Amino acid sequence: MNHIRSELVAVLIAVQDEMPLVLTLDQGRNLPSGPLETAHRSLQRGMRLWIEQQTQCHLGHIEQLYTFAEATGADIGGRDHPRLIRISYMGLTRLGETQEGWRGLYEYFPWENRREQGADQLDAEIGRALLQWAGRDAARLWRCAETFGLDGQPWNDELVLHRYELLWEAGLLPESRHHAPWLVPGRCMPSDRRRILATALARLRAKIRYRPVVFELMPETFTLWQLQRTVEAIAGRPLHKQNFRRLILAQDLVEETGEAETQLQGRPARLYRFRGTVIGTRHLMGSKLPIARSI
Amino acid sequence: MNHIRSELVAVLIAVQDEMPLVLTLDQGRNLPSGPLETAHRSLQRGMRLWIEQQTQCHLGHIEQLYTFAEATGADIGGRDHPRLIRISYMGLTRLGETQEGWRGLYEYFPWENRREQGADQLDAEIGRALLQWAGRDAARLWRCAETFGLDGQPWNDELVLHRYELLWEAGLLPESRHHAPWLVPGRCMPSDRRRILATALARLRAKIRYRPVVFELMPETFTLWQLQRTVEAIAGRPLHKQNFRRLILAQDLVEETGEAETQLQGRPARLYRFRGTVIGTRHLMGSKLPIARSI
DNA sequence: GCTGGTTATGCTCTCATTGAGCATAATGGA
DNA sequence: TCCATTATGCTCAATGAGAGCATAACCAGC
Repeated sequence: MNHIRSELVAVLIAVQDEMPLVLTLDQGRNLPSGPLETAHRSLQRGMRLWIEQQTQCHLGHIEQLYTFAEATGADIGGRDHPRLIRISYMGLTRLGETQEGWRGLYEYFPWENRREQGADQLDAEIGRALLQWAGRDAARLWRCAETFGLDGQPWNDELVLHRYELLWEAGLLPESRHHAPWLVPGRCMPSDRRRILATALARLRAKIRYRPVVFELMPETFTLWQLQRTVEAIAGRPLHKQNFRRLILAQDLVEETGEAETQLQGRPARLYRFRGTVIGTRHLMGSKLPIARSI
Repeated sequence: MNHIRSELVAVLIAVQDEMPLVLTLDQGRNLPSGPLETAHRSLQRGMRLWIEQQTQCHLGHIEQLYTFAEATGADIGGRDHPRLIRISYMGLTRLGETQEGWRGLYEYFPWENRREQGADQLDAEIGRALLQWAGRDAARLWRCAETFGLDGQPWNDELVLHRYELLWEAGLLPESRHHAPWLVPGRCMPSDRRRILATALARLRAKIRYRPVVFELMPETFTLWQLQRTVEAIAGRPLHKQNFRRLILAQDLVEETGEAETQLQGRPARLYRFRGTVIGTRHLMGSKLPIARSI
């Protein structure tokens, strides 16, 4: 027989003040997790109920990420059994009243946030360290260039996990097996939890392009500019404003509420609402969100 | 404590004679599976070794699909524990010498193979049955149209799982909870294994578009036409020949071997080989494969 | 050797999408 | 009233994808 403990791990993501946030425990060192007890018909459903019970958040989109096994187990009957299976999920939500435990996602991946100026400098430092690690190995050099957009290559925001793994291999992370002389800044998590985080961000960035899941992160009504800022927060880079509007409006994803939001300066912006919740279906399969190639 | 049995399930896929094949057991009614015993550092690695040991296939690309829980367990301590966790993987391979157990994938999903003429008729029958199920429910009608390309909507080959689930819900499959008067033809599998198959095909069709995994299904050298036929086999529909060539050649995915293959008729075709195996990296991240919108 | 059938390969044309920027509209404050 | 600021509308060029014509290179038969 083969007895194994199993655990659900949740990566809950919200966006506030143009920054993606993740729900953490233990001073940002851990992710919400629990034993796989209340599994209902499906894991998905069990996960949703469990999370909504634990945190008071209502979960919009929910998605299984990956299943990891930890082989820390001692030999049992001559075979190395994994002792713990971790099934990770990503969930999107709006920030409730309890702001406790939410941390900026980019605290864990500073290099993934390319919206501000400071990004360039960190980028250069990482590039230097990577090239040193790669040495003359052509495959390594090529990989560095592709994942980090070094050699004139374009930056691909979806390669979050690739970048994390590359940094890990290069010994540039505190959790790396062997350390390089210089380490990339960024908040850590024990075990492979930062890897799970990276998986979640990669998946979210990929998903946001071809399924309208951003709206799960938005309030009921919003301006197109707010929508764009939310997408930018997740994509980690700026988008072209006029083209963003064009793409959104061309797809009938949203409809005007008829009202407008007047901010401190400038012309008031029209308010919109997501049509997917109005129509029966939240998926709207044909529709893609922007971030074509951005800047 | 929480003791659970766990199982690995493998969906092994190969392509032969322009048809995708899947490795099955038990007269095509089952998929290779086994307890999660020999897990090494990672599940992935354990899976690969286990599969390669069981079947004599060398696995190219391998990918985790999904983790299911079966909640058939009786109450233990007042809580409904899932008893079995199934972690499913998809692997790509070339057909070895042992052809035993390989079945045509489209025997399980006849409606997904849209390369021949007969597809139209089956399509019409399914369409009729679906519309009957949908009745006047707008959300249902919309969903049917989107997933099966009914109302002038384009056919989206990646929606394999959506279509399977829709057919299931509509009571058109033998494994459905309630049966409609007419059932869609197609080979069955007990439990949720046909669903796992559908997941694999959906994933493969999606992946083949933006990562050069087709080459894992190809022999060492091949003509562009053979390559196209393999892609078509997986995508389930025909592609435009000249455009396929253009796309492949434009991306430096392949290089000429210098030789040509002369078939029975016509001008001999040049032989190519995949560059990814020559260069260190098998991923070639920037590169997309065809099937843009096809015919 | 020449001819027609057949398949491979090269090239063009058009249309849709995307990246980028200019121009105008509508607000508040000086 | 004028100006700074933001929202919105529109144009233009570059690129990529769908479709089809034209040519090349082989075979079999005469």
